Amino acid sequence: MTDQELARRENLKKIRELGVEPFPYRFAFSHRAADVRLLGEGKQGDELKELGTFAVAGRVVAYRSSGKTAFLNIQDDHERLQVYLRRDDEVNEAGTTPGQGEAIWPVVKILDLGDFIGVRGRLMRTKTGELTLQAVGPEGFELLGKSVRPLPFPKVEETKDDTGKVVGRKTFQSSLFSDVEARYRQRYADLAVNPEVANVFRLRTAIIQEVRAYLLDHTFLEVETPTLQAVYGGASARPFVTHHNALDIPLYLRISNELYLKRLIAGGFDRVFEFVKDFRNEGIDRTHNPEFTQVEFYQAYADYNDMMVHFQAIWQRAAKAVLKLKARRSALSRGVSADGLAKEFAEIEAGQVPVVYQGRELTTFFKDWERLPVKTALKRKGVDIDASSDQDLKDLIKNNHWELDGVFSRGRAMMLAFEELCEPELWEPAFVMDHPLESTPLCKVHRNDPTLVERFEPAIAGMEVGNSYSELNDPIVQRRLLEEQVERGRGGEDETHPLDEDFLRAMEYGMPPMGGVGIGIDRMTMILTDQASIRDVLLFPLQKPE
RNA sequence: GAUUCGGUAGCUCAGUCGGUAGAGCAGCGGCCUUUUAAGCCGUGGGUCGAGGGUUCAAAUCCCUCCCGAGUCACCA
Repeated sequence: MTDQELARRENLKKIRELGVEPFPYRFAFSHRAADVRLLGEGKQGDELKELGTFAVAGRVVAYRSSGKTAFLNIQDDHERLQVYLRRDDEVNEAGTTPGQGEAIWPVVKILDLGDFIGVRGRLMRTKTGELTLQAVGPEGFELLGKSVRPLPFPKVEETKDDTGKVVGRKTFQSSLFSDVEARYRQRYADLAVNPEVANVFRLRTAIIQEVRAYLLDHTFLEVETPTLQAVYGGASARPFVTHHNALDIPLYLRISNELYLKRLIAGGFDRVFEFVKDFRNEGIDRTHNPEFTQVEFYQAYADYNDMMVHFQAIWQRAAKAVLKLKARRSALSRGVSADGLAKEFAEIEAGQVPVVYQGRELTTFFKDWERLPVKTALKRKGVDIDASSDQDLKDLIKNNHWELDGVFSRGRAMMLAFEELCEPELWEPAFVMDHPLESTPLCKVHRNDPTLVERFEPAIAGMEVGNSYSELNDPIVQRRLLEEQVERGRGGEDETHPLDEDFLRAMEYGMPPMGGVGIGIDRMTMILTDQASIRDVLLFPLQKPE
């Protein structure tokens, strides 16, 4: 144990010896720090007094003691408030304010950063004008939870000269805790000391709520389907395998919920959606985590064109919500008045405030997104798929030293060329659409081109952020395509991709035409909250065990 | 999987050519009844990611491994 942990345990012992319980059961707070600040805004002396008494609870994040008084900053739900404690009564023109007294004062003196406390009292302003909660009387201070391990509080900001030599350091309390590994492993500590990190996760929740609100507004029914599946499907990915003891069968964590939502459409619901955790047993990088969140929705009697409308509307709605929350949050520090904020909201609503990702603006975000057929994109790069022979395509690959894995097909060549020539340049929102037939077995053939399917994958800031089809509902064709996929699976070294007979049975009973969409919530959050890594939008990203 | 960078005090970091392991903040002991990077005086704290090697001597050089981040590859 470190000296600091020992010191804190010693403090814990002293507190008990003083007859004070360091881990009491509850504290009835009256306001959060944010509400206190709002109520106290612009008010002085007597006006503050008239607001009456406040009870606020939070964690001690700064402690400045000068003998028989102490100024603390406490933080609750990531807002901060200064509180003022004193041992003795304060007597001045305004009257007498009881202090906390000699009985409790020794506890105040040995508070540690990270302790949770409750403070009851009234508001005042210090001579520098900071709104402060002054504890009143012995009941004005309560220890609510002792911290016996120091939080990673301070950050040092260095000043360097021209040669890069450190010539000065500034230390701030409660600023960035920057060891990224520790931040991911100990997210609780990260959140406790980095309010900006906490805010990303508030925004993530806001995004999810906007998506849900949109779907509910459009009469989609929220449903739940199995995470544990005996037959996995709906995507091409390696699954996590587990085992059910009582039934003695293998079960798989879902890689997708697509086939279940389609069963529900067959069952007569005509619009369904589900937020799901999907699990894919693959690599981890800046845009991939083994478990990730998607929302999938299916709409009967619709096609992929209808789904593009939804997709764009959902993203734009969520983005506006995020921009408003960001504007509101920073309004005070930017000196923006209530009227000013209302004006900003109107601008956001009108799509005049840009979405910026990693320092680069998404200029067409609030316009209609480009619909970009793969063949069209390639034509712009001088590759005319329809006018090219198989040999032309093989030469194109060979001359560019690209690598096509698997056997040659026109579709594979087309996607390879797209990935090499077009994908790196994608930044503005675009519906990449009309992929080759062999790209997926779950999609309808394109109504105007038998070599393509009616699929789109939206790309924003160079990331794939979703997937959508005019869903295949012909059970005869579906069986053939799935069987072909099973055959291909057997060729590989990995586990076979089993045929979902039950899904085919549902389709054989009859399925309406439908459009389906999956939206990756994690990447959506990355873009809308301007985070570079998926780990920064997951509260607990997967890490190797310590 | 390949490759680059990183891992030194609770935190953020420095550590030259291989020669007794450092700073600021945090901590501890004092002083201080309006502080806010509080201040002043004093002071403790290290398995230098792990293991092995070279050397009189290793945080530093060499090898292996672990953990993390980035890039590339893989993942329709």
